[in-house]
Amino acid sequence: MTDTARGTARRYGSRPTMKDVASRAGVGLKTVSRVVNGEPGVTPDTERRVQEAITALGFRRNDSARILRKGRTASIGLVLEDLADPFYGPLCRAVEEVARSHGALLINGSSAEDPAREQELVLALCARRVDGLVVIPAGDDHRYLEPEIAAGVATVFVDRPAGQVDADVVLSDNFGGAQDAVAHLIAHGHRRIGFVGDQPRIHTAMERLRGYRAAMAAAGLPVDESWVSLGATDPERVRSAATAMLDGPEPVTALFAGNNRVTVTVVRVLGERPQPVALVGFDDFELADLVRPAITVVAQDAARLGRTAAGLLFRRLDGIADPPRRVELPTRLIARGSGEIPPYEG
Amino acid sequence: MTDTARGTARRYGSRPTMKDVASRAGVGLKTVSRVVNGEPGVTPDTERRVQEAITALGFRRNDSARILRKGRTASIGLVLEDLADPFYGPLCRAVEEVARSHGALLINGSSAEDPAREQELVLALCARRVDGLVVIPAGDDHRYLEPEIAAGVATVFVDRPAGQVDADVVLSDNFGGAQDAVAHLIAHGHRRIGFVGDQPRIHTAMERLRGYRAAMAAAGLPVDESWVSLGATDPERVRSAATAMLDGPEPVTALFAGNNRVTVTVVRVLGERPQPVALVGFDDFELADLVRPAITVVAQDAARLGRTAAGLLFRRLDGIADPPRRVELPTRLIARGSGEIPPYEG
DNA sequence: CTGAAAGCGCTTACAG
DNA sequence: CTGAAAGCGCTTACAG
Repeated sequence: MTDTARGTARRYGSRPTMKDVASRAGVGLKTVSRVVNGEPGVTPDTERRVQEAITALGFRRNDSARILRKGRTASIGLVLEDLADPFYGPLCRAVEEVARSHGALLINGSSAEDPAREQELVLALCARRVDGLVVIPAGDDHRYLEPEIAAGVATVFVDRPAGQVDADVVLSDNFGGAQDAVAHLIAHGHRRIGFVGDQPRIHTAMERLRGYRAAMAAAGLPVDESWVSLGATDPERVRSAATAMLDGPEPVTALFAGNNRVTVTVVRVLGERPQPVALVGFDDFELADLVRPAITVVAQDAARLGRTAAGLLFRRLDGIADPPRRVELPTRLIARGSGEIPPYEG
Repeated sequence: MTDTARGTARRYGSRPTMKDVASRAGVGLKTVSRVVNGEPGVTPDTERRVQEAITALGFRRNDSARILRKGRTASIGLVLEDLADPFYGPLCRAVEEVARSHGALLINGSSAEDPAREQELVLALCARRVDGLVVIPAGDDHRYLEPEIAAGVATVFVDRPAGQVDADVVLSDNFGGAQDAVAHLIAHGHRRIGFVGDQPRIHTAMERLRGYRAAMAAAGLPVDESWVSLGATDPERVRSAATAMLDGPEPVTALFAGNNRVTVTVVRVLGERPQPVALVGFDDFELADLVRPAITVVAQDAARLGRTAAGLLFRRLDGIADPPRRVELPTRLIARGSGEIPPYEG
């Protein structure tokens, strides 16, 4: 004989509170709080009565209220470029796992590579009082975060450095990875190598370009500026950039693709051409080994980037306040075939 | 001459409140609230003084407190299987975009295909009082959600139906898609077709199996039970299952792969075999057109699944209370080569 | 145009 | 073992 409905019916959408549970169980508010939070000092009989009231009313503690009182929200924010980009999936999941192991929830959002949207998202997360932030920056000026960081919002930047603000940052060795990629092509006999990269305002794009130039210079090779193209990574742009390099007056015999999206389009372009062209891509991706030729890549460990960043974040949340760190993770060249194609001299 | 530090210094980690702003600006609390929320009825001069105090103190409204008072949290929860799975990236992003267009944030987490973890996550989100939930269920009994749904938490299930609970659900036409895939193989002359699917407790796996059997039956073809294998989708299991079908006493000449992860492993297995074997995979994936042979697939529209589910959710949040809906989205067979290989009769 | 009081649903600090 | 009071930082409902 339950009597859930007797006098305690509540309007749809409103939920029972500890006060409701207390009055139903005939105890004080604090006793309910003790039972809900498993604190000691409640007789078995009282506890049972409270539990019954909780079940009958369908009570669930309102963590928003709890958070307001306790200070820490046990949630962290993650702002990345695009949740749908396969590069960020493992990174996001890694951050989630670390958060979970610390009992925290993850709130995330995509900046869509738009600095204004990044700022809007970050500040919305700060207003929700997340304990900390992991940010893959779209913009290059993060001074808007200064009051938040000063107020104690732990912040770690990943994949790209922060702009104008001093904070922990976790990066891949973009320069070294690019150098390795281009040196690999040079070692296989190439002298005219093209670079198709992301937009110049993106830090990783510039670092990879720097690595490309360094490797060429180290081998004493000149770089014709028509071999370098930075810009949006949509298929149309990449296709025309690659085609121009392959068909230009000084045609390249090899291409270095600046990220996973560029690589995929370049693979399509090369598949349509009669002569073989060597290719190394930055970023590994599923099935790179199944395409023919299989794609040689410089792999970053996205999950490790996320894990490392989240680790630094919780270190800060544990109160460790040493100077901001800069962690650089190594990349790894994986030779699969496309990067070992010799120069084709028509 | 700012005087930020004069008497208003706060300990690290604590943030100024409206009360602090009010006393610094020499106005009442409610006036600060009016300025912060852009409400009318404040003289330009007062507003200016309040704005100055806000800037000097680095004030940012605490949305947790606001939420507690207002009721709605302007956040929705998304529980999926694995953020790192490329199938869920676009779905997640689509849900995010719809949430964003409604001014809501997204809190998400991975169930890792573990019903206990799914429940833990869902209830944690309910305790945070998300306005609504989009759930890709791992478990098959969601009665634990009944009190939450009764209390007004809008809930939409995606990709797989809810268990034991009446709620909106958005699915792909798994049965029809599987039927199309197998019928396609039959049309290309196959009579012995294998099916490698996901674990039998997963709804989509069973629906796709049902489609496989229906297509075989419709063509009057018998199904040898050694041609059907359901189980974990890790490479080892899939590899041995596929190999057994290909090397068995009644060897199959074509395979139907039950999802993207199975397909990828099957492609690897087939690449190592001397004789050609036809393949159709459920789920499209990047580069499916670049592998040789290119992979014929039954594609689902993951982004549309997410968009549709989030749309239904916000419809509920807008107060529309008609009976739960079941939406089934069509799949699309994309012939690329692997599914058009004729039977190889050794 | 402006602000003091009450309250959202909890926890903290105390007192019995 | 138990509970009444105060307070977290806002908004609501009212009064001037």
